[in-house]
Amino acid sequence: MGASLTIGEFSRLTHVTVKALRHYHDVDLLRPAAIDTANGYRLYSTDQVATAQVIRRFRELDMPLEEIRDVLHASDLLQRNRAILAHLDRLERRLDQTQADVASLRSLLADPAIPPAVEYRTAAATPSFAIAEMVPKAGIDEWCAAVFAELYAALDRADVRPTGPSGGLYSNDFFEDAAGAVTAFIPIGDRVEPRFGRVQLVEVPSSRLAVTLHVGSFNDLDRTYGALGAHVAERSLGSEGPIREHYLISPADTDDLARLRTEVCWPISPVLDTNYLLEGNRPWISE
Amino acid sequence: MGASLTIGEFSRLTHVTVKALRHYHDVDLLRPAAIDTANGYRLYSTDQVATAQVIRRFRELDMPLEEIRDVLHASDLLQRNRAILAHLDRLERRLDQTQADVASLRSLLADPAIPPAVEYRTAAATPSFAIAEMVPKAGIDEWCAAVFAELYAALDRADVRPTGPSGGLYSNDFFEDAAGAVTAFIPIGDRVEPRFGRVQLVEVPSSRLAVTLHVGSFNDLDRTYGALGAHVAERSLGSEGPIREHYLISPADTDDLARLRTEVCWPISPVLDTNYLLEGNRPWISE
DNA sequence: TTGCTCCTCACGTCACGTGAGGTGGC
DNA sequence: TTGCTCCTCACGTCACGTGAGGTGGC
Repeated sequence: MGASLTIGEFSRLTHVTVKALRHYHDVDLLRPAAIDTANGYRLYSTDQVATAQVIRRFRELDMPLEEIRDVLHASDLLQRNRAILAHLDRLERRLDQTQADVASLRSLLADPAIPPAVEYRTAAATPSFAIAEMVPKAGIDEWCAAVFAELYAALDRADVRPTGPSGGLYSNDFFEDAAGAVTAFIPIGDRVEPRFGRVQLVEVPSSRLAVTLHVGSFNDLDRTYGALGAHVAERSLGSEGPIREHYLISPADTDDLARLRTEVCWPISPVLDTNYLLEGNRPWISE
Repeated sequence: MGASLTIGEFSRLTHVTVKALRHYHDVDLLRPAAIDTANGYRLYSTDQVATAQVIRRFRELDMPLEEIRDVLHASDLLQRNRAILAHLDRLERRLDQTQADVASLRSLLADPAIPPAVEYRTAAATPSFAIAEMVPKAGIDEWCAAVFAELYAALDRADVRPTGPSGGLYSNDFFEDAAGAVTAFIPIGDRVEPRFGRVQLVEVPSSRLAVTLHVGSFNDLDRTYGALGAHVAERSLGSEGPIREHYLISPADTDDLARLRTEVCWPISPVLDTNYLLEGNRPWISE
């Protein structure tokens, strides 16, 4: 039963602005201990100081108000600590990401864009274990990590060996919007039914592709996309279909980001691809 | 003279969403190379890929669009690099701050609030060198650093010694709103005219104060404010006037945040202060 | 009466995201 | 005709900040 404080006094004790306090009242995150019925004044108790400070600390760390509400209303300590730890983990990841972004930006500003070596290749249709889902752009790395773990577990369970590097199919929506369909796959030799979690048997379709090898962190993938996409566009080779990535050396294989190797594969039209024609192919004849 | 790309194609090359590209067009940050007059389609050139990627990288690092515009339109390299470095500095400070916030949050959640030792004291009116300005809450640390450097320089110039620790007067507005009036001061013995920068001669008024010593980083000052303010409120000692801080050991004296010592001084009413009365004072008699 | 503190709308900020509803060429 | 990609509003999001205009007690 602490003393009663006006909103201004309470603000000074807690270092939370008056506007913020009114907002927390509006969204029912921190209700004043009482309201003066005569004039509508909010009256806070000194007992509420600690709560307000906790809110302030979490907001300083960019925790959304909804999550702060969960922390404050957590029924048990376990649940509460889980919510807090989840946020601290997220912060840590963001710190790492920011540091990587800064390094990556420095290299973008320093290095001139080197025109990439582009190879043309026809990928044959391949039966694969695959997981296909709508994935938000921001969470793609975590999604891939989780999903490939599941795919490899499915291989183990089915006692099947991969017949090539793992890969991903990225719908146009994935790049154009904030989220889109992604298929993570691992090619297998035979048509085996997976029967494991979200894993399905999928035939990755055949496609004519322009391919560039991307060296290093996924943070810089956009540079390879830009270079390869420009290469294709400038030669008017573009075609429909999802963009592919092949994970030759993936985060599952190494912790050293510099050692990562990723093939970026841009779908191209065989009809317009001179190399393809020179190999004796006649794509306009129905296959 | 690169190839022409629709917004969707350009989006895939740059990893910038279509919505974001339209937004950048709206605010004139990245104008399409051409617009198809027949149907209003935006047409981008492959030459614009690098620019879009730079925008994306900076946005990833939370640089405001206005600042990105400055970077892109910078007339010379010097100006451009200055803008970039300023942002990287800010990021670095934010990383440090976040780490401090996390540590501070852990201690808030772990430690029970220890009731502080509160001392009552009457501060006499003191002529001081001072700088008074409206300061945004978020920038108070930087402001203090700059302003105290200026104040000490003024002391040097006037060949005057401080007669006590430096301090700050914080208006109520400073805590209640996002910004407010702050006076940074250094007490001096005599009334000397400073004649240096923003520095003025000010008499810090006398006041009856409840004082608590805050040990350690300014990040945790809110805890001392809460404890001291609650102490004052629960005894109904509160009075008008700005809150004071005295910087006994300040960042100018040490790099070790744990060694910082700050007195937080809450104005109280002498009439209601029993200690004051017991000392034989009779504040209701006009002074 | 002036100042001060509180109140409630209503609207602004920032950088997009989310539909709705419509067009144009294959 | 269906699908696909593009278009333009208009409104939503998140956590407040910014006034405007008004009240109530000293």
